[in-house]
Amino acid sequence: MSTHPSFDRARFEQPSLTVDVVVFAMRESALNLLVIERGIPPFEGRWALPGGFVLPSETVERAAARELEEETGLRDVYLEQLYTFSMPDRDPRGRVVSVAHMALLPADRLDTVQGGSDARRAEWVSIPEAIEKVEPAGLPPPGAKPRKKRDAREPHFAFDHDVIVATALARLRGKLESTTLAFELLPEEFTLTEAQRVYEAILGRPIDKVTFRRRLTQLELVEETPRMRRGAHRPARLYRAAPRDSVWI
Amino acid sequence: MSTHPSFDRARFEQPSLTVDVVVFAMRESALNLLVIERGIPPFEGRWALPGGFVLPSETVERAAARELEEETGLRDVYLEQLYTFSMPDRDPRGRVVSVAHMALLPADRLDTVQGGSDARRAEWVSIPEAIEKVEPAGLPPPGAKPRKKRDAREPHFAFDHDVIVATALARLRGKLESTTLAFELLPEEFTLTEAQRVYEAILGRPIDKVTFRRRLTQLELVEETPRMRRGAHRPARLYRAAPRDSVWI
DNA sequence: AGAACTTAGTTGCATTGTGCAACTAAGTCA
DNA sequence: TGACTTAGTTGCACAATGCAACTAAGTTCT
Repeated sequence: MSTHPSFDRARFEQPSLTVDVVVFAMRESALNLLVIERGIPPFEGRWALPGGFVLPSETVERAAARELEEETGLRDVYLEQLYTFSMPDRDPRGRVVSVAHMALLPADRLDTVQGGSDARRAEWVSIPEAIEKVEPAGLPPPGAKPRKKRDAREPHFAFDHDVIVATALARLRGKLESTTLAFELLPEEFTLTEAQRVYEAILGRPIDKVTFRRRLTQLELVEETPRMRRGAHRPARLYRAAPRDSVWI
Repeated sequence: MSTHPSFDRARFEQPSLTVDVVVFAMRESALNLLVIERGIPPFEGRWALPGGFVLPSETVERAAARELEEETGLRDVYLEQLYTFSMPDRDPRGRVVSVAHMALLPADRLDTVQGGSDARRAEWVSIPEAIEKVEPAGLPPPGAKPRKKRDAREPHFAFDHDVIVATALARLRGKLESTTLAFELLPEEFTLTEAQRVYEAILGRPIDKVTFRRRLTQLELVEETPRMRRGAHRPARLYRAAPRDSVWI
């Protein structure tokens, strides 16, 4: 805003400002999303994202972190601002503008999610089934498959939260190969196959093992540990994310 | 937001919601930015971005387009939502959250910019000189050169608009090579050298002619016209952006 | 014990993309 | 006419990528 001839007047009729958080985590080689089943109308029984009102003296990022901790117990997770959703009718109760955020939770912290203080149920839903037929906000995503509108079944999500989730997934996909964001979904130490599963889950398609390993090692994105993961078959070398100045590759 | 135990109460103490628009255009092989010199305090005489309050029944994207037209006469330009700025003290007059947008204006429409209805001066400033020593919001940008804080001179920009501009530039750089966004800064028909200048201005470094031309033609991002641009030396083939389903490459 | 199976990890190669130097082409200007 | 400038191409060395085939190390089945 360059000047404000109506600065004081404009404080009337301002929309409410909220934040919503799309939390992603890996579960059984699939990307999962944290939703909270709504206990009250509107959209009772539908899935909603954790979130709430922005307080007067906090940034939206801080509000997102606070609401996430209040409603799920999660703290110290990767969190980035995503997009602001402002369709006038997106909330039937009134004008609510919401600044959506995306959070990434390491796989080994998946079960640390607690119900909110008011005991609402938080649950993990796997991605390909949770969001079908929804397009992200803004410009269409890199993987520009025109998706159909929802079918006759009841929609799963409350408000426009399906669009928010689609937007978060598009952002995650877009950043996947130009940043080290994928490591935020992995435990401190992980095998290269586990890392490959993360990439495959986010991209939604299988990727070549050799190319993947070559890339991670040649770009020095990972460093070896002396430890191995032992399981049903041949033990696998454990790696950790290499310390870097920036998430950008 | 999953539930709203305090929905009605929260309508009090809500921040004001505004939009700001970072308009980029090419001028003499350099990337330029549209600023409006403020005529009133606070920040009188400093550069500000076009923008203003979001009206009750419009989206923020619509508000950005409306304010841009009201203040500069520009319409039908590429416009995308960028990032939301919410530091509680970013406006000394009170709590104002601003949703920043980025607009791209074709070079041949640069002189169609008109002063706003209240006759404030709009002017173009070239990028490398306008923003020095500022870091974008959110995560650091792809070109992660840690910039210094401003020096002793008076800052040029009002509010946090320097950060908004830095964020817009980072976004533009990030999308440059994975989208066809650069064409939005070019006239309908352009030479490949003109296109190269756009890429160089945005990246801030020279790029190889052969590689650049090979990429544009092999990916079929441009198509030949029968016309030539005639100037001081050898005439250059005119091209246009090839019609595509998506801006993503 | 040993064969079959599964997952981990490597080697080799053909294909494609990138960076750079050197060249040709077509105009202007002195 | 020749120097200069910008447009545009050719050729090549080198790096990145995709794919097939291989070896390695464990478990399980008989």
